[in-house]
Amino acid sequence: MKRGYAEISASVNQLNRSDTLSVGEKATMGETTTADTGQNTVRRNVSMADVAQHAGVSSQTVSRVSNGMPNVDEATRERVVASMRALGYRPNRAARSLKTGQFKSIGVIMFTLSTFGNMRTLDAIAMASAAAGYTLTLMPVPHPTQGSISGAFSRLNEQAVDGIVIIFEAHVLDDADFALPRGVPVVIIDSDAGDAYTVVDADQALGARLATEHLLELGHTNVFHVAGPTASFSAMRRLEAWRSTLAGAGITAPTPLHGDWSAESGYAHGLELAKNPEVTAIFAANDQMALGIMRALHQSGREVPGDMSVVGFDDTDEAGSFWPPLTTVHQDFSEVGRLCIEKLLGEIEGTHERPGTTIVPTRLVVRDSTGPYAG
Amino acid sequence: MKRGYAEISASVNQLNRSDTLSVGEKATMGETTTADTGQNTVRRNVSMADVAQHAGVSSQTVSRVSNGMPNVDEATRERVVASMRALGYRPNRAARSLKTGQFKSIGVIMFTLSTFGNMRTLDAIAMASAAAGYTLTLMPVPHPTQGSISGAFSRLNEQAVDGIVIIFEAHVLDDADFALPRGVPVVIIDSDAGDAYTVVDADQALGARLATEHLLELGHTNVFHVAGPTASFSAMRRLEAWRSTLAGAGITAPTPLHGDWSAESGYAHGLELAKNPEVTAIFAANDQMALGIMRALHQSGREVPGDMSVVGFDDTDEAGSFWPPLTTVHQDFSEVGRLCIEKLLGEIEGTHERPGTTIVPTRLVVRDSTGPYAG
DNA sequence: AAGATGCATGTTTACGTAAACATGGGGGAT
DNA sequence: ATCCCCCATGTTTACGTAAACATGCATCTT
Repeated sequence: MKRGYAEISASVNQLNRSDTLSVGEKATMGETTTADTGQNTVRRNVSMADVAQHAGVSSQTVSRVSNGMPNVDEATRERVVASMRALGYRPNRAARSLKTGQFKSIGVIMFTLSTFGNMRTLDAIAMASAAAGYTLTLMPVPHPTQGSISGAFSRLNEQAVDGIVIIFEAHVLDDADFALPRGVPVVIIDSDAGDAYTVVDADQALGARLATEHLLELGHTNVFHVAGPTASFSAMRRLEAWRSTLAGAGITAPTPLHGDWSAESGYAHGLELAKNPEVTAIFAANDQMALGIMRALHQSGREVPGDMSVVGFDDTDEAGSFWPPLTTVHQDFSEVGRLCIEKLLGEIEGTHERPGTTIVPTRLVVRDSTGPYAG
Repeated sequence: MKRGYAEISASVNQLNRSDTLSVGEKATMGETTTADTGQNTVRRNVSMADVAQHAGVSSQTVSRVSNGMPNVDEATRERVVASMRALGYRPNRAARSLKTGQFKSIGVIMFTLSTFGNMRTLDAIAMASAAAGYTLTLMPVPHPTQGSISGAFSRLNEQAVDGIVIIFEAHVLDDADFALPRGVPVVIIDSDAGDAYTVVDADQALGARLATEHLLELGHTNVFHVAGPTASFSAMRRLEAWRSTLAGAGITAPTPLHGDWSAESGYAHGLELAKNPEVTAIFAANDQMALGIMRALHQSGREVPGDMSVVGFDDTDEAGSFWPPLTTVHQDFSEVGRLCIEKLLGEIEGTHERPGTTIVPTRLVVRDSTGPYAG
């Protein structure tokens, strides 16, 4: 099917292999259609018409070869491919999109790349999109809290993507002064945006419950929580599940402390918690804060896990190498990203699926930062 | 200048604010140009011609308003904007690109997002691109070592981006069976691709020298090195600078150990190094491996920094929260990303700058994982 | 006051592609 | 042998935009 393309890319590769990058040589390689003047400063792009003339076929046949259509004679295809090769033909994506109305591109809106989960999810999204033949267009939004978000969203109001993935705390969607263009499929990660949207997310509540239960099963009489920012939906759901799990065990949850996801904020709260002898088990809302907490505990002379148990959330690559190796909740970001694209492509290409929420299970990974209550 | 755009996006926002996402309503809002049939399943896109007719002007005037051209009467502009608003006009990026020959998009080629440096750099690139009005198109490459890279590069042979940033070990460029299309500006990060390319990178050699000198100044008689994979240029340059720094001090460098950047590989090498009483100072080629090394040292009963000093590379967000807080080399990834786009835009839009290498300084951040030689 | 100049706006055209429709010839079914 | 259909290929057209050129009116220069 895609035979035509493979041939082309291979050919262009060969041509370029020994060259350094240069601008403007292309026009001298093949004949331009109209301009026979010696001025090679004209440098028109090689179009299908050029290839067609070179190969002695119609431009429509070139189009068929370019798109791997089956109804082209093998000899003709080879001749066209050879001409593409000789002229250095490269399809013009803009023209194709204009004609077809499809952009073969998925937009990703995110506030920051600088969190483990976002990055890992984006990676999965990129791979899944590429596999489906879609390009990924990044649409970063500088300042989540600012009201001036709409500026960054102006590009959304251009027709440039077939669908959009939103990776951030969705309640920003409510009060911010922007909205999505209509008619564009959207999938949201990390939110409980509700039934109006298609949502994919890891099972935050399950993870928080597993973490809390794990600590209770170890005999701890209470579990303290260092939560994420209140502005984060996932943070709030972890907090809620922690609270209800404790309630289910007949325990009144202590006042949660709110960090900002950073290890530094975990460290600050850790120093406070270390002072309190009643605290023997801490559930941190992410691994970074757990790391900061453990540093504070080390510094305060409280043994982990002998004197204090700590559980994180995310299962970053490094969590198993912390000291001690961190018990944490594993989130399958790759699966979230994959499903995300699957749902989005379903809306773009296929059946108008009903919006809804897809939950990916989380699981507890027990390592060495948790131990039995030694009270 | 951009006044037209701001108006438009604001307007579309208002229209959409209270709506849930829906497909196909747009056509019912305004009048379609040709189709007066009751079938609103036609759903043509609103074009400039539609807006022009609605506003009673020519489509060229609509174009001028859309592009913020100054030579439009204020009253006319307002009328056109009102029509855009009423019809829900969204510019068609493909048509614009086809006409102008510019895509206002920068392609980023990378093997994986899953390293701290790549992610941070990408973040900076995204912000810088957005600030310049360019979209970022991700072009992930699944398997760095495979020879079948060309398949993933087929999109590169489409005209779809104005320039390309490559974030990976550049020697893959040499032996892999692909090459970049000609005429497209390219900037490479993390490589010594040579004078033929425009290269931006952090000063790997300086960082490695600073790290090694720091350990020597603390009195250590030798510095062991856990390097990155030999396939990585940056790893090799750190290794080389480490070796030459030792040589400058009259010390024969011990055989370097090669990890794969992961904490696990650092742990494995750390266990070996811990056994050797001659080892009192270790320079790890990144923070993750340093973390793994420190875990191995803790486990082996060797005190850090009392008994063993460890230096990392990168200065990840968590390095300061390791136990003990890690002395490491800070790389300014944000600056690298920013410069990268600056150089690229220079080649795309402006003067044909000569290719060359731009180096961003690194600096040593001394924390608690290094101490005086206690031999 | 007459021509020159500037400015807002309109008209024509082409960018490169692929869908829709058209054509013509070869092979299979009857 | 006749008809029909399939298949490879060609022709026409339109996608939405902005550059280039054209027009007509008002203001400025001398």
